[in-house]
Amino acid sequence: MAKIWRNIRGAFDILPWPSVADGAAVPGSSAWQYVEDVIRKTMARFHFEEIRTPVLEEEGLIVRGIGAGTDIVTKEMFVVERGNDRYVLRPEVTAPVMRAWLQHRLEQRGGVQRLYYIGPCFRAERPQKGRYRQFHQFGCETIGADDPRADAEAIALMLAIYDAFGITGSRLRINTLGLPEERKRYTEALRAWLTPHKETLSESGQRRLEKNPLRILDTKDEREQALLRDAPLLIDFTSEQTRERYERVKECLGETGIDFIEDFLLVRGLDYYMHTAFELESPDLGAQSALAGGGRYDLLASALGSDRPAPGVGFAAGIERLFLAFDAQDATIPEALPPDVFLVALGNDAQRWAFREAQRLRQQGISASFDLKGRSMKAQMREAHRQRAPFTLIAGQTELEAGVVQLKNMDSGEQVQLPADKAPEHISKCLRDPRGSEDFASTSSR
RNA sequence: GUGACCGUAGCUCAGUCGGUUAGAGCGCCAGGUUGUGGCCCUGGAGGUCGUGGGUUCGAUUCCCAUCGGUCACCCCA
Repeated sequence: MAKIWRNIRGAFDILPWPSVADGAAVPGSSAWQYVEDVIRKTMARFHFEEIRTPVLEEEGLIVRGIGAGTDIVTKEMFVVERGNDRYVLRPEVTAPVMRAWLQHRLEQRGGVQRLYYIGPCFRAERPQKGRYRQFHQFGCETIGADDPRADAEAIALMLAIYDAFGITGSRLRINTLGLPEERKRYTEALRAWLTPHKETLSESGQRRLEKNPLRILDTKDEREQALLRDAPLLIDFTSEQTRERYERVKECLGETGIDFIEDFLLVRGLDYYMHTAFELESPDLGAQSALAGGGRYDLLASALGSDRPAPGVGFAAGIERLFLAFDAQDATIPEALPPDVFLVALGNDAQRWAFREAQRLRQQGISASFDLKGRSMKAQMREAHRQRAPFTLIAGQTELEAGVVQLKNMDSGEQVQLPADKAPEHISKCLRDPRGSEDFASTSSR
């Protein structure tokens, strides 16, 4: 049997219609367009501007940006080698956006850059529900301001987008990660506190105790969660200034009616985060419960070797998980648009007419479709119906010789004969007034 | 990377306690209408039963391996 090529593991095709890719539901391309459209419009309402960066970046940028010790860098990157160069498929977009900001000296544009992105990212994890190897993220990055209002704005923007989709029931959790030195002191204190309880920790908990004790905080293990109830808190290791800054963020949220849950156990997996951290999670996504997450990353620029200060804050969100949230709520996504008119042709001459007429209609802004297989009239009508075309324009030898066409309203079934050159304007009129078009009132055939 | 479960038509799934040409519904194609869709009727195409090996007279069915998938761990969007 001939080999059937298939997409690689953890990736999927987005087809023109909703499909099932290896068991998982994949919305059709029109649903993706709708989602992207709502995201773009909401971003625009906040006056964030789109930035598009390459999918391929130098490996070093990602390693230094998100941290050499992170899981992403140590085991989840897709590496592309070419000669002596090593590139990676971007696992996230904050580091690339910061790279662009530094490269193009965007601070020279004046003011603060409010940017957003939307596009694919890549991580070589084992796929599961809500987690793919090629997945799609959108997010915002405000670079050049360390004002706490920027933190609150990023959160507000994130929520506005889920609002626009009508997704409810998700929880916003926030925390402060403090400054690196504060976090470091806390990490040691936590390790010291946890060590006597080492036996209570799970296997992976014990490993984290050595490597990264902070990660124990967001454990799913109930025994560990119970243990942590009495553990020291990061907030108690932060300075007055850090706490004041954190309070300001909370005030901004509170003053605009944004509900949040303060969660001192919330931590982030990427090295560049500091101060504000937040996460939006939905109860009905399965194990991958995070819809979106983000925080402040003032030190990212220096981690990339820049001596220019570039305070930044932003969020990243997963589109696949957004769809999961849709499903859980039975939210409806608009269907793909049908053509305005489907041309039905009988005979060779009419087939040539169909092509010419379609072009003429399209030039006038009317979307037109027609059969390319020379099929029977019945088949063409069926195709028009399947495409949900509101009108069909029908012509055969008889019509061509008489210089007329038949325009049929597919909803009512009524059909009128028109002079061939009048078809576009009639169709336009009917499209504007789909209901009681007088063109169909008097003469109807069949 | 670890574990559990699962692979039969495009989709959803039956079925064979191992035995002649592997089924249904939906979808697709065609005909019933000599130039008219939806409903209905009739017919058709489409499967080496994920792949390879083993046991057997005989395997889609049993065994092993492998590939693919799902979910969970892990991690995170």
